[in-house]
This record gives sequence, C-alpha cells and structure tokens, in this order.
Amino acid sequence: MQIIYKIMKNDSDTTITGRITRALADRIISGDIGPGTKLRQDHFAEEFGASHVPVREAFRRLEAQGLVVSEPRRGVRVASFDIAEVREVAEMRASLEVLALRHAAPHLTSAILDKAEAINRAGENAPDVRAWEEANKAFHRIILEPCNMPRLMATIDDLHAASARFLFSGFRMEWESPTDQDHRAILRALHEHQFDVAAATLARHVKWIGTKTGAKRHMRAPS
Amino acid sequence: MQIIYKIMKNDSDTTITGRITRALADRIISGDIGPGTKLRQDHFAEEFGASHVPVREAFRRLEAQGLVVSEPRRGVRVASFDIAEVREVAEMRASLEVLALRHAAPHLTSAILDKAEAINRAGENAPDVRAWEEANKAFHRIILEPCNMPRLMATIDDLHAASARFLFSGFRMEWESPTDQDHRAILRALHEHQFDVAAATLARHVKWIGTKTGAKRHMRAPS
DNA sequence: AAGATAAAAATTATCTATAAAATCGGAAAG
DNA sequence: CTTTCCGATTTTATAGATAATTTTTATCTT
Repeated sequence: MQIIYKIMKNDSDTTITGRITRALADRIISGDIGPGTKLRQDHFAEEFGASHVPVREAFRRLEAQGLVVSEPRRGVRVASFDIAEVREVAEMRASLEVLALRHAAPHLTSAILDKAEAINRAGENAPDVRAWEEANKAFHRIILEPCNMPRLMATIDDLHAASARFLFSGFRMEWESPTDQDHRAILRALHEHQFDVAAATLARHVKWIGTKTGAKRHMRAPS
Repeated sequence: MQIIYKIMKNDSDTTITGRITRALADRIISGDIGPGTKLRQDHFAEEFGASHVPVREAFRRLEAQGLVVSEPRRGVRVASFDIAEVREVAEMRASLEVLALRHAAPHLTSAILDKAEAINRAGENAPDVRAWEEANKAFHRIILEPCNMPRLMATIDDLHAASARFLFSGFRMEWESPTDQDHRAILRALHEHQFDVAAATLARHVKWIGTKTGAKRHMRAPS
C-alpha cells in the first residue's frame, strides 16, 4: 500500500495506461473537458496512438478517483458535480487534513516550515489560477506529508483534485488573498507549537473554500 | 458522482469486469487469497471464462481500492499490510465516520435506530466472525447513510473493506462483546439526542478496533 | 561446489481484428 | 403529433498474435 502513490507516478512514465490516465485527469481537472462530456475510447486511443485497451484501463482508474462516471454499456462521461458535492469534498478534506496535520505536527522541522512559507509566497505572486492552485496544493502537501500515512495522503490528493475541478470550472471564487492569509496563520501557529490552533485554522480554511462558491450552482452537460 | 456506489453494485451484476472485481475483492478481504499472492491475469481469465481484458480492468479497480498493488510489467499482487496501516485505516475511519454521523444525526428517525438495534442484536448472536463482520458493517452503514454524502460513504466503504481484511487475517482480536456494547452506547446517545457523546463514542470505538490487534505484526507473502 | 553468465520459458502489456449488444437518430406508420 | 421500428454508430467483450521484460533454468568458469 505504501507504494500506491509511487506507482501512480512511475506508472505514468512507464505504461501507456499511466500516461493516458494522467493526461485525462489533467484535462478533466483543468476543465478542458467539461462535466458530462462523453469520453469515446476510440477517440483517445487514436489520439494517444494506442489501442482501446489501455484507454479502458485508464477509464477504470479515473472512475475510482471520481473524475468520470461509467454506466454499463453506455460508456464513460466526465462526472458532473453540484454545490452539495463541493461542500461534501470540502468537509472530507477538512476532516482528513486535520487528522494528517495532527500526525505530521511532531515531525515538522523549521526547515519544512520555511519551505512552506516560500511556497506560499510563490502563490501570492502567481500570475493565474492554475499557478496559484499548484502552489496551494504544494503548500498543503508539504506540511501534511510528514504524517507518514500514505493511504491518507492518497485520499487527500484525490479530494484535492476534486477541489481543483471546482476551482477551475465556473465555481471560481476570488482566489488569493484570504487563503494566503490563512496559510500564514497556520504557519505561525505551527511555529509556536500551537497545534490545536493550527488544526482549527486549517479546518476553517478548507471548509471556507467549499462555502465561498461563485456564480454557477451546477455543472452539468449542456443536455 | 452520486452514482459511484450504485454503479459498483449494478455493475457487478451487469458486466464481466464487475463480476470479477467483486469476486476477487471478496476473496482478498476474506483472506482466501493471502497478502503478497501474485494474481495472474490468464489464470483468472480462464477461471471466469473471460478474456484477459476484463481481468485487467478489474485489477485496476482493486488497485484503486488499495486491495492489490501493481508493478509495471511485473504484474499484480495482493497488497500486504502492517500494523501501521491498520492504525492508519482506523484513524481515517474514525474521522470520516464522525463526520458522517454529524450530518446524519438530524435525519435519524427512531425507526432507523430501532433497525440498527435489531442489526446489533443479530451481531451478538453471530455464529462466526464473517457473520459478525457483516452485521457490524450493516450497523455502521445504517446510522451513517442518512448523511446523504455519497462520496463520503464510498470512501468509508473502502476503509471498512480494509478493516475487514485485518479482522479476517491474523489480526484477529476477540470480536463481539466490547464492540456490541459500544454500539449500544452509541444508540443510546443518539436516542437522547446527545450527538457529541455519540460521535465521541463512535470515534473511540473505531480507533479501538485499530489498537486492539492480535498476534501477528505483519502480513506479507511468505517470501 | 559456488557463483556468474547465457539461453529458455513464462508473463505482462499491448495491438489488430472481429462479433455481439445496446444506444441513438431519424424515418415510417398510426 | 406521438409512437414504433430500423439502420448507423458506439461500446463491450473475445481471440490470437507480437514485443518486451521478468523469471527460471542450464551451462560454464573458477
């Protein structure tokens, strides 16, 4: 089980299935392929110069990640989502990231915290949402990783991917300032070994992302 | 996304991939196929009277569930696990089940609680671990389901499957009495609308399962 | 006999081709 | 205008073949 994440990474450089999985996940998360879009296996087989077999395997992985929905004998389409699900993912992230932080806290060195601060600064200067999200993900990951719980981290990663989808597609809130301020508050608390404060701030911070949604209430295929 | 669980169920009756996935998951969870065992695609293709393609798709699903580990070009084997992971899963379950219970609480009717009590009684009279685990799963599910958060429930289900693996294979603790007592305490608290008490008891209860491990410290292939 | 190297066998991962099942769109009938 | 039916498209699933890689076996050297 410890190898899940490593596999997910090595795999995408080694096997065709891995490459396709990563490419499709990227497009779905970035909103390049919108919710409800039908994914035709032969289309992607041709695009990636592969047969339909690895494409289908990639579909199964994306299905497990919650990025696509597969209906038996009716093919695969990009998962739709609504505000209820945005909130659901936010709550799950809050719970699990607090758990991770509790276990990571004893192993957090000031070197790590410094690196986190640097990443946060990079986020503040991000030119676009995409770059900001990248920094945001990195920030959360670097302070949680020391929990040494690979399965937990894998689940958090999946949830983060879902969050990123919401961020990129329609649910765009004003990113930046309030979040980065939260990040600073978390770092401050960690520096002073006030772990409960850090955890509480993290929970509020993650849930806020779920609450502060923008215009559209539902992302679905233009059926 | 709402459809994930439904799919997982309908699928296993509809498509060959689904049937194979369910069958293999059952065997792995029950310990019928031990940790570290190599899973040969042609073998299962023959056993299920199918080709290797649906078998490979099933492998990808099981991989995402954390039941098998796949190394590129070296095949798939049943995931090993150690005490650290048992604890990890228990902590994740505790966090997420508490979250689910918080959201389910307002929708819990006394009819549901009565049914939960009946299930608990069935668990007490269970003839073997298998039957007891079935009742245990049902108990947790019936009081959490009303949270109306499908993704959360799907994740909890996966964690529960992992827990069941530990229970069945080597990590056998004395099942029964203390757990069923906890269940009763949870029901009592819910009846009296003391949701915080119920949540705290649930958390302690789930974590206890992770702590109270039996003899073996590590389940791995006899390498 | 032990260890190292090379040949052989087994296994995975993939492709091509094809059959069967199901859906979707549109045409025909009421 | 609605319903029904048929054909085209799409998807699921199988079979057989091939390339690459891993594992095993066998041989050779020291």
